[in-house]
Amino acid sequence: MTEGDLQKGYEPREVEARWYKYWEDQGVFAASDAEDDNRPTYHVPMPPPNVTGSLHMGHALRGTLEDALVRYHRMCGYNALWQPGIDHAGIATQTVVERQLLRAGVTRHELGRDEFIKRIWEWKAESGGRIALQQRVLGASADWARSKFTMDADMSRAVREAFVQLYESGLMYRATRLINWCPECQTALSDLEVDNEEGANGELFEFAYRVDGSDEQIVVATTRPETMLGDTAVAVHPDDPRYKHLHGKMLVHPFVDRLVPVICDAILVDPKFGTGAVKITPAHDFNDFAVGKRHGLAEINIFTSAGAINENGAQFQGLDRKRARTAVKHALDEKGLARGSKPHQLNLPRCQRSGGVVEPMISTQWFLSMKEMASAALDAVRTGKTQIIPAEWEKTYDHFLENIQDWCVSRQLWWGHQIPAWHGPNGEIRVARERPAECGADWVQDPDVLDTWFSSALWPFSTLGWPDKTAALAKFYPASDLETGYDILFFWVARMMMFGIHFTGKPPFKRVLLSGLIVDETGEKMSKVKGNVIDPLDLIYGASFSDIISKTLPGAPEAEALTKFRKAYPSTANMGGGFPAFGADAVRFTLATYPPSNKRIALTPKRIEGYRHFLNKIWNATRLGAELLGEFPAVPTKPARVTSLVNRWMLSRLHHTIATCHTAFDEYRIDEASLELYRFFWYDVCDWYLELVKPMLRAGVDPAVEETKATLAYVLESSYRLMHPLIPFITEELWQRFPKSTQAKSIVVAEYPRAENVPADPAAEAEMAMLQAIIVAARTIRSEHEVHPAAGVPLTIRCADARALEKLRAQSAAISLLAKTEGGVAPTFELADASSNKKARPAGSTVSVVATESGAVEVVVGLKGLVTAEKERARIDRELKKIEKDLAAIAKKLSSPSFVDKAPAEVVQEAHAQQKTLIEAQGRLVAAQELVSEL
RNA sequence: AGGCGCGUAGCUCAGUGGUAGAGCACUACCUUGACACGGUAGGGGUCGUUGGUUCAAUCCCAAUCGCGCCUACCA
Repeated sequence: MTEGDLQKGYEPREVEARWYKYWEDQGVFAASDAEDDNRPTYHVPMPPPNVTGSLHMGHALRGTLEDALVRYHRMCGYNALWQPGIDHAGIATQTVVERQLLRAGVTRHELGRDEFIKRIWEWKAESGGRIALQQRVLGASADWARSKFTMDADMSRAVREAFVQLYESGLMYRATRLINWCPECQTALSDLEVDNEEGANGELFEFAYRVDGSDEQIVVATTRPETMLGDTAVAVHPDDPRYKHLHGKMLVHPFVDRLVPVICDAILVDPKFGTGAVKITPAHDFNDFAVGKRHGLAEINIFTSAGAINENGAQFQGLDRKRARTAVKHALDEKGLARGSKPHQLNLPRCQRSGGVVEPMISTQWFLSMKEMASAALDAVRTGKTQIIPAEWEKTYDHFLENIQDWCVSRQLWWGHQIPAWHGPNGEIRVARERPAECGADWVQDPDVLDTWFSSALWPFSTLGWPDKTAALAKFYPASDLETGYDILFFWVARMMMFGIHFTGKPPFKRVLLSGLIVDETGEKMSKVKGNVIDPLDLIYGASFSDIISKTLPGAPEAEALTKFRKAYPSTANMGGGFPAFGADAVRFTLATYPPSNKRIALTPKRIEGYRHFLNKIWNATRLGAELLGEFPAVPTKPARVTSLVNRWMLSRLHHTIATCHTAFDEYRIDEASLELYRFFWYDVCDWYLELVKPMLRAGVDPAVEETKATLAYVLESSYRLMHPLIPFITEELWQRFPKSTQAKSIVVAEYPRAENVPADPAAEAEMAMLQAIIVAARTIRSEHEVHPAAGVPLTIRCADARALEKLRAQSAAISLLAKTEGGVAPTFELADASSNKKARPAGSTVSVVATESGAVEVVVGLKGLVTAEKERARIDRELKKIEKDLAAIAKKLSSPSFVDKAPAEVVQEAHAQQKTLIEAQGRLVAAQELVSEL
């Protein structure tokens, strides 16, 4: 599986293809129900994607974060369960199959309910749930053997059980109310399934009603003229002087044989808006419905379920909504009642699924009483039994539950959980788990199905076997974390909270982790219309822009689609013909670097490329590591005793990185873990550690070779395990090739590094910081004078602190190596004193002064022939200016008596210490400046 | 209308009551036996605006401007 040498460059396609099957074959993702398994449990329910869906960036983000959490906990020794599944997605699925049938010229009604459902199951077997395979491409470590489909027999049983329990406790009831109706889907919708399109352009149309028995008129304004067919009153404000004389008068409906009263309603009517008179259509407007209830008005439904005018609409019967509007306006005009119109912006309620305009309709539906359950769900968060992270979402959660309306749960669909209620011949209703024996042949089951979110709300426990008391339920409920997008906080999270508490007595999770929504690089929502959708698989496998475009804007001219796409993703400008295969790991790592507080995550392909380079870096560091370790046989356990500065420093860095990762994962700051690992591996490990030990290990004569090999092996192997939750494929590949610290068959089940196993070494860190500062200073001088990287330079280090100087002298090999001294000879070390400030530097040399914890250190670089007096004067001036600026700031602080008196002692002391070092550095620079002329 | 949030380097974003950080982009030099998917060094920000609290504010408070999202909605 991992034979042969590592090739020069990292090729994700080649590496990633191999590991997923191995993991599944080895069963490393399986959680255990066994009673004798005493490990603590960690359970994350996966938000079940729609059976119609395919992987999009949102799934990729969810999948990355959840997988990282699950893999982290699994490696930390938890019995980790990531519960996967698929949602049956009522309307969406029904629509997909219906459309397919329509292409064959058949409607579902011609087919009949049973046959139609059979066809859906056939469709599902063939092409449904493909997303579960795509999630595997991403590396999702779910326990697939436990996967559930919300229409499975056991899931359906849980749904029926829940419904019956809710009915028996009086929370589930049937009522006739004004509800949201989608004429396109021909079903009721819950409030949450209605999206408001803001600022739609419409018009405010005015027309007159004649007052019965008089030639007076009253003018009303409306954005929906056709609904006047259902008007049963005109309301005015009781105090409005314009209409006082009309109170109680009747108006003549121009098309229907009906008199309509003028009523007074101070709640609804704003006398300043429009004409101050409002037509009232109780059967088709939520406000009007309330007015109707207050005044006992008739509710006249004027629409068919498909949104056409029904028999109550006089001569307009049969016209659909849009035509009816034109026709009514025209007819009013003919009668001389139209009073013109003006443009008006309004909000259009649209069906989330079909996009059709939602019609308020009076209808008999099943409702679920929410108040009690909502209050329990609120308490769970208030008392901290469930924690919402980031906490700013708590307010949104509270606001929703405090203002929640009863949930309309019935849907006039065929695909879904049919409501377990039976209607008798005389209007009786029986609710039961199975068809009751006493219900004869003349009883029919309620034809409606439940809102898809009803079964989703049971997800955290129905998947574990509820209502049975299973071992899985006992072990894994409540779940540990739920991770999802904030956009379904209401739809799903709040409802799971309510159902979880109601049915099990316990909130379903300890933490709810919310993440943002992925948008394009310019911050626009991804949508087909905008042509800015990116398929995560195209990022993983690579794709040409013309392929990408053919998916984003099918049918559009390629040039136009490409322009749109480029505009949405400016960073792709220099990416040639398309995305290279970034690989799942690079996509994951990129997504992991966005903090959860980001509501919108602007996907920047260039950023993925950057992290793809990081993976290449890890790959090549491993190649180097393998070379340096040679036939190194030891298993990388922590080196027993480490004496050299670089090794002590390296282990201390590792200690801090491990600690940071644990904190970050525990606090759901995966972004912080990612960035720390990036920083650690690239800078600490590659730029410094590997560069420092490379020549020594190649030479192989230094007495520290053995401990360095041990440290190197240990650090690399630990790094793979540290990074594995984020980038599982490459780390498995490299780890399998490396000497291992464990017998584990996969890094998936290897132990996550623990900080207490590696010592922190503050002294080594401080010493190394000084060393690094000196090396950087020397390199800066080289660079400023354009010394060729291969050329060596003579180097002198001067410092007034004898102990510091000795420490530096001990690192002379490191300084020679990284600052590149002439012929690799050791730098000259000089103890500085007052007189040495004036001591002449070698001709043609330049100096930099580094402020360290041990005072100012002079770094003198010999640059024969490269340095001129002017140039040197200028650079010393630059350094001086910087120091003077810093000194001025400190002096200002220290000269303020209130600072010295009131600031904490340590802050004042630190300022003094800084001042001292800076003054020393300043003195050296001034002296150096005076010597410039001698160059 | 109400709620929430955001405005920090050219771009995408971190961050902290004590003299500003990352990635990418940019500039210069360099193909050195892990890596040019690379190395070394560098330039770049009065942290939206105005007040206040504080010894000290980018960070806390208030106001203001701009932007985004959510909930509700005037016919």
